[in-house]
Amino acid sequence: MKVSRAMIAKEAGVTPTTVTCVLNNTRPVSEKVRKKVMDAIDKLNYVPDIAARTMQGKGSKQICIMVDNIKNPFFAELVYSIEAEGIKKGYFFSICGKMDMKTYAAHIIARKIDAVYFCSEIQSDEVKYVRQLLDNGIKVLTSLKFKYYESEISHIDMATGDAIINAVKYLYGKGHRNIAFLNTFTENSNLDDRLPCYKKITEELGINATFSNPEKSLIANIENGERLFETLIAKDPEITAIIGINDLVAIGGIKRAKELGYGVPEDISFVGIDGIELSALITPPLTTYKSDASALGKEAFGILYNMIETSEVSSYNHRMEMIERESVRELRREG
Amino acid sequence: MKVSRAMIAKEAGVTPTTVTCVLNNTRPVSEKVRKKVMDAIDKLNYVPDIAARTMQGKGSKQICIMVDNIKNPFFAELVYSIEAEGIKKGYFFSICGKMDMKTYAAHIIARKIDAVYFCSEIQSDEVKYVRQLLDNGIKVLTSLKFKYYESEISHIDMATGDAIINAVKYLYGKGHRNIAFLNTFTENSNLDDRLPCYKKITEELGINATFSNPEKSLIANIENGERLFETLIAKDPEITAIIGINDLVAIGGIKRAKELGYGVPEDISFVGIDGIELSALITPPLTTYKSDASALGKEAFGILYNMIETSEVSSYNHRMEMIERESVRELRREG
DNA sequence: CTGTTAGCGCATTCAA
DNA sequence: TTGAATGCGCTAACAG
Repeated sequence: MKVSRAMIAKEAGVTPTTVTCVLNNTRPVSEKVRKKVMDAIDKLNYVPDIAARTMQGKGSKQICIMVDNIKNPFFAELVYSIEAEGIKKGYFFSICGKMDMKTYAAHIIARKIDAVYFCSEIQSDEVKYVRQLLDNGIKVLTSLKFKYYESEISHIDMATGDAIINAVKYLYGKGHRNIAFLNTFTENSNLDDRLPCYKKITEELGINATFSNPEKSLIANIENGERLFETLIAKDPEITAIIGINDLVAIGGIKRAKELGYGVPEDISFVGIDGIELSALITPPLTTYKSDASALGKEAFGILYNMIETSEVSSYNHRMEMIERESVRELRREG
Repeated sequence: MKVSRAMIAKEAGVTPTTVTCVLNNTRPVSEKVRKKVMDAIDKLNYVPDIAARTMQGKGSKQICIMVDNIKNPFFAELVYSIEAEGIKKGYFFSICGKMDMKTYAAHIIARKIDAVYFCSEIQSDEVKYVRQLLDNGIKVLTSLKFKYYESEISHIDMATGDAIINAVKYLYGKGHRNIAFLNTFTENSNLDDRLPCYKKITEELGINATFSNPEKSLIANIENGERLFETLIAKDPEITAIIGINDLVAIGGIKRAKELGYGVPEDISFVGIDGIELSALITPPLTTYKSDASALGKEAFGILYNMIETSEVSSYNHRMEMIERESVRELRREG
């Protein structure tokens, strides 16, 4: 049933070692022998066993992507892009969702996963599991704010904080002075730089900082955008513009705003972050700061690959590009 | 660095065999010894090596999900749901995208993946790789039309064909007689039952069958929906209603229709399939046949788990539920 | 250029 | 109730 290297050797009339060598190019092999081996492999449909190879400490050729919320199209595209890039180089990808890190860490270590890419935030009580991964020789790449073990971890700066700053400035330039932030993290969560950047820029501009402040950090999806909007607008009815922590949240906000009878952008302007396809399709089309998920995926795999092959830690600054659409109204200011 | 079973044994003052036995409950162990072993495991952060276990023919505890297009939120949610369900039972999930099946089959066999779930269609020239998986003892579950090796493969019937039939009937009931189908498969692709069902029901009702007929099968996404709509409406300007092969395609059609100056649903009505969140958010909200991706995921994992544990093949009929929104107009018919 | 051997970490005989 | 020995499929060090 299962065809192993020994059978290939027998079929080709050589020894198992020779088979290994032609497969891994680990030493010169005569053309004649190589051909015999290749023919045998073809004939028997032989596929080398990675589990056995992994046991030799050769790595598993497998990378794990941690994504809280693959339902967010931004992450879906990111995952898609990484996989497309990595499979070409012989890597296989696993995904992890929203279970506890302890479970995932055990799985990852048990499988000798070569590298882990954290697309989602890492909670402070999960830091120890990152340590555990590192201790097991597993490479780590983070995208979001993570201030530990920096010399051992690669990092992609998503520039979401900059996007917030630019969004506030942009809205300010359009005459808005009551610019709120639809935030999904707890105020002192420290896991994301968007809220701190929001606070900083509003202070600089000398305008009010109004932001949603959930009791515990929430998934940044449409549904939570709806709920948070409702709380936020109740807290401060004077708001004229809202920045969503991502497009999904902004879209949820718009949806609920319209349901509650607000005009968008007549009464309230909205800005998002990510630039997912959906942002162009809603009414009104959302002004947003677009992140090229596909390019990001390529870059991410490149870094992961490099870490695995050379153990080199690196960092990369990803850029966001503004897409101006119709969800923001220019405010005339009197005086 | 790497902590193995032997170290646990030493730490606990027992033999490796004993460690194995407490871990796998494979024979009685005294409470005292069990505790000592557990303490050692805890202390050293020991995680059993799955690669080694896999080599004993115990399976890899890993399942692979084949999805053409994880960017489709329906599949994203499906994957999310399967993973959430499976991780609880100790399974780990890999995803495969749009590379060639040959590559994926090799990866899957090499890793002794326990089971594969095909969410996407299987091309006829890929059938041989399914055979290869089966020959390697890998369990297979399909969702879409696949008429080979039926006794060895589990199947979830997604009832997409029924949805098409119901959609046509529904539109017919609303007075439409020029009901087109925005199709992404080639006409004789044989990979999907939606086009055949569409043809059948239009014939039964005695109305025209108009459908897009791409030269090669396309990903059913928004972009292709836009393009296909344009071709379709050029071919038959009399169309009053359009069914998308899924929501994304319908949404693409709506987008382009509006851009071209058609009123939706005033001039053209639209119906989708899948019931993704986005379908409720566009203007006008899309009438669609919703498939509960989350429930489907649970069911899918259940079947996969059962196949792995007991080798039992099974089949399941998934249901779709209509959600009536605002993308369909009732046509008054004269005479 | 090719063959022989040992060992990766574990499960599973068999023996005590 | 516990321990010792063998082998899974492969790589690598060592011979020829």
